[in-house]
Amino acid sequence: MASSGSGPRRVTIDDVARSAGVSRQTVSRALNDKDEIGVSTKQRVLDAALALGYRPSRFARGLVRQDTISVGLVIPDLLNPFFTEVAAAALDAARAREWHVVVYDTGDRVEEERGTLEVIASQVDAVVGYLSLPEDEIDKLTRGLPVVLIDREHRTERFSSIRIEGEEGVHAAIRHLVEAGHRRIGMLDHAERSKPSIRHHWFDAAMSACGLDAGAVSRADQSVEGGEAALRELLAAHPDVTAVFTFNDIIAIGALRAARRLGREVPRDLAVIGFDGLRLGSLVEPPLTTVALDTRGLGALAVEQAARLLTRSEPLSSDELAVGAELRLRESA
Amino acid sequence: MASSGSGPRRVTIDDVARSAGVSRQTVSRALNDKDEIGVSTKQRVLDAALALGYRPSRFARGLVRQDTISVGLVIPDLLNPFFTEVAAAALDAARAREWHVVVYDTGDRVEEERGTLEVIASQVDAVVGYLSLPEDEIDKLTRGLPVVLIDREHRTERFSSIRIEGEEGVHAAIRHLVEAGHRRIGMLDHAERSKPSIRHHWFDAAMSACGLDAGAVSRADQSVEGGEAALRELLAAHPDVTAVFTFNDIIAIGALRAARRLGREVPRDLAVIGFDGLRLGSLVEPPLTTVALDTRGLGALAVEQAARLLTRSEPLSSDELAVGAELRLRESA
DNA sequence: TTGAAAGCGTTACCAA
DNA sequence: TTGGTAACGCTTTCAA
Repeated sequence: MASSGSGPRRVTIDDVARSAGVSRQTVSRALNDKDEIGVSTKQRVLDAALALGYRPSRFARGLVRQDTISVGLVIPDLLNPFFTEVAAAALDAARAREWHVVVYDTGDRVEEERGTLEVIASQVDAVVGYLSLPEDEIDKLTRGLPVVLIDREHRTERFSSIRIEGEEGVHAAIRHLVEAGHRRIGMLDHAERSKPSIRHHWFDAAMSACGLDAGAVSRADQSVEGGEAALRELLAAHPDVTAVFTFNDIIAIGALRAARRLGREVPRDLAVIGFDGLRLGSLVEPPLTTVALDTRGLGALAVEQAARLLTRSEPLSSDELAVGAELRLRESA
Repeated sequence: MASSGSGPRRVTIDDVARSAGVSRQTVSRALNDKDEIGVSTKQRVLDAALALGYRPSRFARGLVRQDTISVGLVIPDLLNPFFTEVAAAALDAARAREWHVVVYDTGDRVEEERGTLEVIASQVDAVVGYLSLPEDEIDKLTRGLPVVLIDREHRTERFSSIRIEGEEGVHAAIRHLVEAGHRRIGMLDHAERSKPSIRHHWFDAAMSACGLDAGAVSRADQSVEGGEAALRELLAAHPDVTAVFTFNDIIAIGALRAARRLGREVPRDLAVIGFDGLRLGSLVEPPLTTVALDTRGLGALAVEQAARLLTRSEPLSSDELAVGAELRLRESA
């Protein structure tokens, strides 16, 4: 049983102290730029540290300083511009509090989400984001951590969630279409979950509020290509449709592209209204009319609620945990 | 001088132990799902923990377990799609190693970058990303941490950097324009740094390699609006320009928009070639021809090099620390 | 199945 | 200006 041990042992402050011929505290002082230390001593310590390749343990440091907070931000796909915006907002809100944000991209895979949650508990003080696992499983994996869900209901006491209140905005969108003379309005819903989305319900409600029959619906993957395919499908089945409302802006952008390729000019031959209010929407041609969400609010609220949960101060009420949406008129409708 | 102390003291494992009438280790066992514990004891401990709102200290845990690595990813602006792509790639590469990534968005402000670097040293094991501070300052702030710079030269021994090799790609782009008959080719460079960018040099070199005089140049802010303004300026000063190469895709997209508003049809009246190869480029109209960078490689290489620096294994050589770029023909040129 | 003791690597607080 | 000692909160031996 020789002395080889398991891998190169970590270089600790004691190694540096020994090598520089001083005590630990002196090393600590040198490294943390404290005053109470001689210049030459300091230099000697710094040299020794460098020579040994010493790096302080952030855990030991954090343990004694107890002054940093990190939140884990879990998102399905950072490349999806919607999540990018939410993430950016969350980073902003966290920075304002001097919090650190550990970002996890699950790539929309449940196993990854599970893996992330498994490992997250020992790395952060709170979890915020888009989770798709069942609540009891989340509960088990995050035992003890505050959890703030975005755009998802929750029943478990421990969790909080940020609601999206889009009904108003969707109404406004449909009303706008109707006022422009549209009667046959379709929807491109998302395809991933089994049941129709809440946004679909809002659409239905808005349609009947405007005295229209339920509109035709196609289901689209959450991608530009998905939107493209879905619009083609919808128009094939219902050629008389003159306007579409989509589950989100990404799908709407796909629809825009499909329309162009089908020779339908937007908005003249087909009006398109998206949902989300992505910046991206203003770059495409024609710029996308959309039901714009307060994405910044989404990220900020989530972080704010995490903060309250963490400090045991009065958490935000259910009423406050919501962001609104309003119709943003551009050129596609 | 009462006993109020400073804020509510942290609930520790000892509090739980006391409350449940067991020892610390038993609490530890219950919380970590170990076997050596009675069912009823375990439940009692769990209940106590819940009641007290106990959350294990990740620092104490990390100190003992020493098994997690985090890198800090510093980027100027997550909402800039280019950085989003790099970030996503870095997250991917990190996940493959089971590393955690703490993301910092400096909002392109040096003070924020400084603030971030100040605080980062005690939070992560390595730093990766886009930094704009002078090397000596970075050196001071990150003392001891491995640092991998992206798209920036370095002189300091301690640092590594990932180089972008775009010369080939830019040559191909200009050659392509020349073959299409263009002779008056302009460039939209970025405006932020004082001296012309390397991409500008590549452009000049490519121009002269094709036997052309130096092209007209305008400087653009790193935004769609910036690109728009810059193209207007360029065309105002040099109306005979028939093609532009831009510092990046964002600026190119602005140019596309400006061209449309000026009534110049792309590519018929004006050819546009960007740089970066953003996904976004394929969504605009017309889809953007661009010198596409291997963004995934950028993020992945940075993380890979950080890993080598961290484990003291053979770091990647300068030759390996580069990503290439190739002309991606779409419709704008 | 449970508990006592010994670390993990650092900084804070005194005393020298 | 320096060093000794005591935390910080947890997990891992090893004994009971």
